[in-house]
Amino acid sequence: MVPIMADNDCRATLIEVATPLFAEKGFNGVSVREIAGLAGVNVSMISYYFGGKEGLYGAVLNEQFAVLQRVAKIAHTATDPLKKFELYVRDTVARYRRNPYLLRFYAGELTNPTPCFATIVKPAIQEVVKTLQEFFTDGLSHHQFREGLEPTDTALALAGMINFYFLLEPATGELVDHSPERDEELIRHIMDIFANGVLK
Amino acid sequence: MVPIMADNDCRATLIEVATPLFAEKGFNGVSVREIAGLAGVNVSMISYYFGGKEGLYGAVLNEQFAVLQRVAKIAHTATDPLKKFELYVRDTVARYRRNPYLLRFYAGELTNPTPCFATIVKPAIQEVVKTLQEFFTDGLSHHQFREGLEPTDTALALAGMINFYFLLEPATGELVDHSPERDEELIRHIMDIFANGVLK
DNA sequence: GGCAATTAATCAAACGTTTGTATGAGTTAA
DNA sequence: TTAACTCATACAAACGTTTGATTAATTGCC
Repeated sequence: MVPIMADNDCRATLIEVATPLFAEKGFNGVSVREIAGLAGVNVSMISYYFGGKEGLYGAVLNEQFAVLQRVAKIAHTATDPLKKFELYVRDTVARYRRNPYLLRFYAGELTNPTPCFATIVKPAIQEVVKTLQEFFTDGLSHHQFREGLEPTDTALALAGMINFYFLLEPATGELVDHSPERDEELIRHIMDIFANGVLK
Repeated sequence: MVPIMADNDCRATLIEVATPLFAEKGFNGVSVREIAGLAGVNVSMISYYFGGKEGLYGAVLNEQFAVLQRVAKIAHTATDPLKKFELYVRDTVARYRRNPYLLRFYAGELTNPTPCFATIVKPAIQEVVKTLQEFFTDGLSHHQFREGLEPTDTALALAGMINFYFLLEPATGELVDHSPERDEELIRHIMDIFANGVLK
């Protein structure tokens, strides 16, 4: 009854193989035969373990977006509001480095939503935006940030700077050095603009 | 030989109908029968006028990305570097308002590229980034911006703020007012952060 | 402890649909 | 009469899912 370790091999392999395929070609761009073939198992295993192609996609997305829950915990690891924003940027970079497919699902669901968007993606995004928004109101009450800025707009502005940078990588690969060695400089740069702006 | 005006009706209708379908479901999420059915013409018309489904998609994308060529012309309509950046943000907002599907193709091709990415999308994006980059080096030589900021990184940061705002609309619709009435405030807000930062 | 009964896991094969494209006939206007 | 246009229809291939058989492991009972 209790499955031994090897029993989960098929299920785990399917998720592992399906992740890069779904990320790079989208839900409709991959066939169940392509996934099963690359995983070295029979097509029927997808229906057996996940109830169908959509079920497998949902399992992949659940795994991918689970890491976003860590953003809310930043509030407990830092006190300085600006430092919290920097931790968010730093975590985001590290997240995309550790998981190269997350941003594809992120942007893919925003542009061509599947049923998973409402259940998985949208709640995860709203959580992050709300958290960043709280960072700013926190900084406002500490008189660290100047008045007149909308907390949500400001949160989206910072999130946009770092996320768009990675989203544009396929198009700007020759214009900008996207290697991890430059990450520290990128973080410092974005935080510098966010904190001080470009004017003298 | 020369087609009369009515002859283009079929071809034009196909592009018109296919645009929102491709934008919302992606290339693989739409069938030629769905397009032809909604256009009220026969399926074979797609192969007849565009050589196939991919040809129709390419025609749609060409039309969508043609508007991006206007960004380079900003340099001639303003002298102040910061004003050029503001014009870019303003034009971008107006572009997305006038054409609600552009951003979907934009992000869709970045995440799940088709053969059109290399020929249409990537060159268009690189043009915009290079133009913004020149705006910044221009401002640097005029001693308007402070030293130590990378032109390309700075260009991507501003582009990220405005583009990501619209990209996230499906997820943040309840958190932020995305109505056109607030556009002016949004532009002012983003330019304010970009120019001065959030610190006191 | 050993043997039948049961359950879970996996497979090859086939299912009915839908896919994109091609064909050939019919229509219209030059 | 010719050329451009549009149609209904057919086509082979690919799609996601289901089926029934086969194997291996687990359980219940003596």
